[in-house]
Amino acid sequence: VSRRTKTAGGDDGRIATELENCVLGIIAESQPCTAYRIRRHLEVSLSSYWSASAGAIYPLMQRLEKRGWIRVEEQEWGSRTRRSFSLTRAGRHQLRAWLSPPIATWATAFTHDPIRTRVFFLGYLSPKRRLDFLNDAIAQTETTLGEHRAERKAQSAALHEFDSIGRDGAIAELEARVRWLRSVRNHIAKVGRRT
Amino acid sequence: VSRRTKTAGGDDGRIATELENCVLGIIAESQPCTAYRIRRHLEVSLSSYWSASAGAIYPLMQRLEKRGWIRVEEQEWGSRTRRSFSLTRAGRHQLRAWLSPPIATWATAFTHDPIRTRVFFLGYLSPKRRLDFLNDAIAQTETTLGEHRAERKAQSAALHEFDSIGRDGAIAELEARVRWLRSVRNHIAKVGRRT
DNA sequence: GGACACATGTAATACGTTACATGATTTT
DNA sequence: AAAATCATGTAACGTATTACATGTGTCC
Repeated sequence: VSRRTKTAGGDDGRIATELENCVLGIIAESQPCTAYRIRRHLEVSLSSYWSASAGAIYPLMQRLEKRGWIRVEEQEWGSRTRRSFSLTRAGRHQLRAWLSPPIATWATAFTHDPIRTRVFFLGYLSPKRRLDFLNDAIAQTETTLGEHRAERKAQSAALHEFDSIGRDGAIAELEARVRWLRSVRNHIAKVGRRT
Repeated sequence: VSRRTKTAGGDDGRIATELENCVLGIIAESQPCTAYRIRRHLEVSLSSYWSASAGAIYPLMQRLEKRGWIRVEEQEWGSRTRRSFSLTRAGRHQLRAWLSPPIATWATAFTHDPIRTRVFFLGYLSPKRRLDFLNDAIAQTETTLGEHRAERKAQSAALHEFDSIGRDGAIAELEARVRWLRSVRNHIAKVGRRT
């Protein structure tokens, strides 16, 4: 499965990674903004998949600029330069392409869940250890769910509409995971004594 | 978020990637087996996240061997060598550590869903394009769900118990995604006229 | 004056991807 | 005899990760 979108590209036929497209989206929401702001945005977000380290973001901004998707406004800032980024027309086009049908098949075809990956190999463990795993997975997922729900209360749904919609999606998927894990626990508690 | 498990390690304090642990699991299920078999296993699996290219697997097997987690049995095979791998005691230990509480927090804290990532930026699109996106996402996810359900019918649940349990998890999460996307579509159809 | 948030970057590294290259065995 | 499957690998590449290094502005 390719981690890159095949759909669109820059002037040179370039394609973009998920993180690159995601950053374009973040810029679109709050331009002009600094690389630091983008890092914070990703860091704070509970449902972000990336660590958004400096080593990822600063080179990424340079790539986006080279492809003509963002424009830089430089301000003197002591001995340093503060750089604020905005989308160009080409950048808006790329972002729209990323969000436009047909959505890349690989993107719709899966959700990646590290717990699910592990469950595939539970047959290797003893019944007792299987239960230990499931109990821990359920408990930890519920902790995460608690955090998401607290955030939902704290944050106005009206203001950041699609932020809260996205967060609801994360909650829905985590809830589905818990229900599924519970049913697995139920199942192996019944049949477990055999193995 | 680190992509590596912090929990355990080899003799030299090494830690393993998700793919490495996953491969240990695959070997445990069907040892002895060749690197090629492992690639096929990952390739065929609908809920696998990795492409399992030769360039990923062959170096990975060498790493696992160097860490003492797998043992190789070599057979002459014309001008080439056929290599079959089995877990060592240390490999079994590593696999068990991966599957044992406490599960790494980062692993329980998220599910990664490329569609959800995109939904966060739907505010950037016009209401019409939002609907286009949602309709395509719903339709494509349902196609994927159809494939998973067909596989469920075709494959005996009794034989590969945790394979089918894992697949049910993928189905549960994709179903949750569809329900969520439908409610989003519903929501923006009502309120959409404003923006 | 110190802590903390704001801000910018580099260096070393490792991993997985795509693409390429080839040989052996079995099936049609 | 050809095609498909089984099998093994390398090369070039890009990207994200961890860790390091430093400077600015504000609040207490």
